[in-house]
Order: sequence, then C-alpha cells, then structure tokens
Amino acid sequence: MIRDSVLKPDAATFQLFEKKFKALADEKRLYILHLVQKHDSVCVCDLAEMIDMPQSKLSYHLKQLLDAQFVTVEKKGTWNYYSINDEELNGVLSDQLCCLFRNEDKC
Amino acid sequence: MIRDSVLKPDAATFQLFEKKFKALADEKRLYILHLVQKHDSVCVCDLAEMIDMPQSKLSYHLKQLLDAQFVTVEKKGTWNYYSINDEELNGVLSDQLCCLFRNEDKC
DNA sequence: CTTTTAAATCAATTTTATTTGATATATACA
DNA sequence: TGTATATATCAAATAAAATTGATTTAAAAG
Repeated sequence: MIRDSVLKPDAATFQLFEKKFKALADEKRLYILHLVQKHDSVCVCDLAEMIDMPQSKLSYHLKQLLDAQFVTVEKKGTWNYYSINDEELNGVLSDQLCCLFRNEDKC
Repeated sequence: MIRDSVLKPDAATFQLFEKKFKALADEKRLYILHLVQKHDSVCVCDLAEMIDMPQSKLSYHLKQLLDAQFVTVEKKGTWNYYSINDEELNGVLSDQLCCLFRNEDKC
C-alpha cells in the first residue's frame, strides 16, 4: 500500500505520508512506540505506569499511532493489548531506526 | 549522528526524531522536498512558481526542512539554491520512500 | 444485578504551528 | 547613488494539536 503510493506521487500520497509522519512527530509517541516494541504486546494500564502518563492522554496518543497503522490492538477481556505493526514501520523508516521502533534481526 | 542516537535511546534521541518527523509531517513540505529532489538544486523563486505559494510561506517551510537538516542552501548572488541532504534523509526514511525524497540508484 | 476495573471518548482549555501581509536585508545592475 | 529583485524575518491572526478532568462503555467478578 505504501509501495503503490510511492510509485505515483500525487496529492493523496503526500497526504498519506503527512498523516504517518504526524503520528511520529511527537517525542511521547516515539517513546510509547519504543516501549510497545520492547514489550512485544502490552496493555494500556501497564504502559501508563511505565511512562507515567494519565490514561486518557495515553489513549489519545495510542489512537494517533493506531490511525497511522503503526500499531495494532487486540482486545482481551477488559484489556487492550497493543503491538507494533512491523510492515507499516518498515515501509516508512530507515534500517538505522529499526532498533528503536521495529522488530528486526538486524538490530 | 543519527546512527549514534539510535544506539542509545534517551530523551534527547526522541526529541531529535520528533523534530525530524515534524519537518516531514506536512504535505506541502513533502511536496517541496519532492520538487527539490527532482530539480537537484533550485532557488526559492522558481519553487514558488512551481508550487504556487507565497514567498514568505515557502521560506517558512524551507526553514523547517533546513533546521531538520533535510535540505542544504547555497547562496549565489541574490538567489538561494536549495538541495536535498541525502545522508540525513537516508538515516530516517525507508528504501521504499527513496523515489519520492531521496537521490538513489535503486529508484 | 451491582461493583470494580480497563480503556475510550468528550468538551473545555491551553499550547503549538501555520498563514498572512508587511518590512528588512542584501545583492546586482543601471 | 538609486532602483529592482530575491529572500528572510517579523508581528498579528488563524488554525490545529495536545492536555485535562469528567463521563461513558463494556467486560469481569462477586
């Protein structure tokens, strides 16, 4: 999907990447992404403790990451477990950034 | 410089990338970056025509890209010529994004 | 059914970024 | 020197994003 967009750059392509880069353009979200990557799959309440951030704020930032498709959620009972969406991150980020935000052997 | 930051992620690392991703988090700037890449080296007045944008606005967006080190400037007389900083873009963007914003053989 | 817990959503506020039009600076050229 | 051109910068206005605290939703367990 990213691959297709890159081939024929038009207004929609630039809008798509604006959205993706916006999701990454916040140090708190980058740190959240990093924590999610390190824990493989993690619920909001555990994240909230790790990062010392009010729950509503954390939900807001997770939503940005989710809307940009950099993370996925899985509902288990009352818990929501977030994971990294490697494919989408790989489509955007350099290999050098893999250790921070992606799950890759190279790291 | 990006390489070093990735190795030891700390608050400064996430702040650095927040700044870089912020610079990319705007469809107009992405388009400007794309135009600069396609023209190799281009002055503000030519860009302003291509993109149909008031000069002060264009200067503002170029400054964002310059501060994030994704472009460089060279002064020639009264003209300022902007070019892509491949090294910095390579440190952040995936190979898939090369055709849009980087100068690479792979494309 | 009631209570508790996890998490999303909402409205109001605050903060940050962008846009606009005007002005400043600096070079070039008559 | 005076004028024109390119570009950066500035202050004010507008727009967008983030924060806050409260409320809602929904699942689980007594």
